[in-house]
Amino acid sequence: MPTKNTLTDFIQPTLTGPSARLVASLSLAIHENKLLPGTKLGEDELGDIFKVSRTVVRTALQELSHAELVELKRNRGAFVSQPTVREAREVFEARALLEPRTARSAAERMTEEAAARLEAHIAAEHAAIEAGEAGKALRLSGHFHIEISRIADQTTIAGFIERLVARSSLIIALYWKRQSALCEKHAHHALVDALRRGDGADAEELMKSHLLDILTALDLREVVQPPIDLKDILRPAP
Amino acid sequence: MPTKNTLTDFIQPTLTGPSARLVASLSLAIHENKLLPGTKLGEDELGDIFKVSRTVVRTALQELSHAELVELKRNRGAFVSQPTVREAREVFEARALLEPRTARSAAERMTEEAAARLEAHIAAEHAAIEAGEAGKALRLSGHFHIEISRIADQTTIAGFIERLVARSSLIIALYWKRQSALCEKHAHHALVDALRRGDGADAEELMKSHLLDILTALDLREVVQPPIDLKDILRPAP
DNA sequence: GCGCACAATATTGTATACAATCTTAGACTC
DNA sequence: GAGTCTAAGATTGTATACAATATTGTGCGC
Repeated sequence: MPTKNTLTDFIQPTLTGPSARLVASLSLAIHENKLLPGTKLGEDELGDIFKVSRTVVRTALQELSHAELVELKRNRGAFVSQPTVREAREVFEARALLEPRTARSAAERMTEEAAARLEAHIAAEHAAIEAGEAGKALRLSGHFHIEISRIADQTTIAGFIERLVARSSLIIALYWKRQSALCEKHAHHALVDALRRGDGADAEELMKSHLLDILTALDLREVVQPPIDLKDILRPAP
Repeated sequence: MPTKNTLTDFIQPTLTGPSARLVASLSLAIHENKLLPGTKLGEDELGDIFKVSRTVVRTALQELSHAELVELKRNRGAFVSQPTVREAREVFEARALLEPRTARSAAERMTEEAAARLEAHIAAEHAAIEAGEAGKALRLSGHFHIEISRIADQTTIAGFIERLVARSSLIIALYWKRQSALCEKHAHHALVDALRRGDGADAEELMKSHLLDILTALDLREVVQPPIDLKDILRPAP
């Protein structure tokens, strides 16, 4: 069975039950830049869309706010987070601190099966780009980093990286300046090669420069964008 | 005004309102090893104690589960988390990865006011030990690390460290083997000295060995996880 | 006495009703 | 016409009622 890019793949199931579906759908939409930063997530609105009561909507929103994908403002409601320029820098500084070393660890723990999984991931990413599904490609691209951190077998750090990748989606939505994501593909391929060779030093270095590459593709001088309406983005789960 | 070691000092107020009080109280009790790992936190029980409805209790418990201080089991209830040996190792590996570098950053950003705050912190910790308040000393000791990370002015990483320190309280509750915490005091003092001198390299090294010191004071060989649902710990509300 | 099935109880999960707060529209004043 | 005060509406916060599930206790058969 190939990589499962299911809905629930991004947020570890700290919650089960109906709210998990909401969390998964909203996460997915945010990761694919379909729900843009600043979008208001009304409780009744979500309840209507997913046919659940506000109770479970609130549970889901709280979960998302913990993941920092959503910001809860008291008596105001829930909004898709809008990372500031400062926060954006911090996120990438944190990634620069965590991910290169994690890539090195991953290289040491690499298996053939894991390499195959990563390559399948890259293939899926490539296919998404070919098909013009930019959002899906973006999501897969982020998830590639999560997969590597999982190979490193450090659940705690992997969890942090997961959060950072999630925030990165919002940051990219706000501050991305380039259009092409082709560089991504090459960087990811080179990483898998290094990992497969078990070359930790190389993997660490590649990850470092890859992250720097992403960072320089951001325009962190600018400010924000307007909100959006969401009924046409979120549809009830099939 | 000296260091404010208020209830709400540990968890950043992602929530406001009545549930924040619950989160603060429970966090405090956990940080001071008064609520021990495995303890069941019944919803009605907490509601009675704090005179709030189960709605706000559930909100608080969810918040705590996000901080990984509490584990929610569906249809079973909320329990104070019990980090496994493996998780304990991971937490300290993550700390070893994050904190030394953060200490270096802190040294570069040090101010006289921050140094004074740290020293006041140490003094409070010392006073707590003198007074035999081991729990409070433990909490302050952990919070010392959080203060340093805040000086480093990296909110994101500071947030991670906060979570790690929180989990460390549970780990210490489960796996601590030494009694004396005196080494702590000296290590913290040496750290403040290095920070005050702006000696980042020294601070980094001191933090590294300090963390190692804590780690070696743990007994992580144990496999014994007593199947806990200890009713004897759960006594009628004080 | 031991083990299992089933009923009774307790606890958590979800929906709904009501209260509190914020937003917005309209009218009034200047 | 701009500003602001007020009141109506909309949205979120909290409490409570009911449903679903797990736990506990009891009785029966062996």
